[in-house]
Amino acid sequence: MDKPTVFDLVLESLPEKAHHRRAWLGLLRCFSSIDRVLMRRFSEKFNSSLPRYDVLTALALSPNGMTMGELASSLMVTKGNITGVVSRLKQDGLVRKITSRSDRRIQSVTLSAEGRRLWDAMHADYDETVSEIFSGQSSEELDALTEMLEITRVAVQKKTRAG
Amino acid sequence: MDKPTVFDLVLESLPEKAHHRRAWLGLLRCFSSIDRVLMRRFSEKFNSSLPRYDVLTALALSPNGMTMGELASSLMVTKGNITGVVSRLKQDGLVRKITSRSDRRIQSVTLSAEGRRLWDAMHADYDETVSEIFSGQSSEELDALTEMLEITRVAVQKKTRAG
DNA sequence: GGCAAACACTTTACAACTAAACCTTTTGGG
DNA sequence: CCCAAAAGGTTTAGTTGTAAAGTGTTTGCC
Repeated sequence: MDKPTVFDLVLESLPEKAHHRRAWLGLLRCFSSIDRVLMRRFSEKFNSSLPRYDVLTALALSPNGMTMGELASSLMVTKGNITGVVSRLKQDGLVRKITSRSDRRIQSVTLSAEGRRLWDAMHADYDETVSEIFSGQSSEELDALTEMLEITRVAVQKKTRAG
Repeated sequence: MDKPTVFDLVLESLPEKAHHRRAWLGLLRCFSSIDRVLMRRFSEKFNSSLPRYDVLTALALSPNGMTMGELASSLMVTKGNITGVVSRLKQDGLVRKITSRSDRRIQSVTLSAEGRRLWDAMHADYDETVSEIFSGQSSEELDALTEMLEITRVAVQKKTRAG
């Protein structure tokens, strides 16, 4: 009994043969729904956010720490963005940020003990939520979905490079 | 020869049986890539953005205009957000915003002629870009992808309502 | 008729994002 | 050795998003 969204209306207005458009709309809607669920959950349970979790994840997987530039390129965001997120994480005591001795331009960012604890909890919750969401589909179906998405992603990458 | 992203690292660290996690990661990466491409394109070609396009689309599909609240729920964002986007669109002469006579709380937002022209151009470009991105896959493959995404989205909807 | 509640919207405060300009430090040719 | 260019980060200005509080209007009930 929900009111139709713009996406419903667009879907209806699409010609029969617009398969690509329907696929993209499906991708957009599916992603947004899940993203919203994860966002709310992190906000309520941990008073935190997905971008913060992403940074913590990057650091958790890099025990030697990462520079600001590595964080930015690794998370596919701008360096300016990382400056902000990391400084807030630092204020909350979740990460450490140390200027390198050998090259004073470089900042080395590492996870604090508290940051590690928070990440562990978030990670478990994240995995559980995602697992629940996809619980209706079989492993084979999920693998097929993953493969198609990957094919599409690689196609985008190639087009972007070419353009 | 790209440097690995955090998403690549997460993918590697995932146990064999984490099919759901791989599916979500695929969804996330695929969506982000396409979103980025569309964003850049709109920014360069039209000096505009996807959220603006979304609002124009909603209005283009509703010839009688929409209220601020309808725009918000239709685009699944907050009313506060719509206030901002619409006011910028109005400043650029792309939409009109008129207080209803019968109920002075209500704002009726409609597309201007210029807004319509811009939307037509953006819409064509959008469709072309999406079409290019998915050009490597057959209609059948795309329909299968769309169906799986829809199944997942509905599953999310149900979980959210239940929780 | 009056007034509390509901409604439509705006404002505020803030996180997260981008692009582009700007610092500071290091490096590499001459 | 020196200085221009490159490299690593930060700052600035602006959009997009949220949540929550605030402002008017209208409605519905006594």
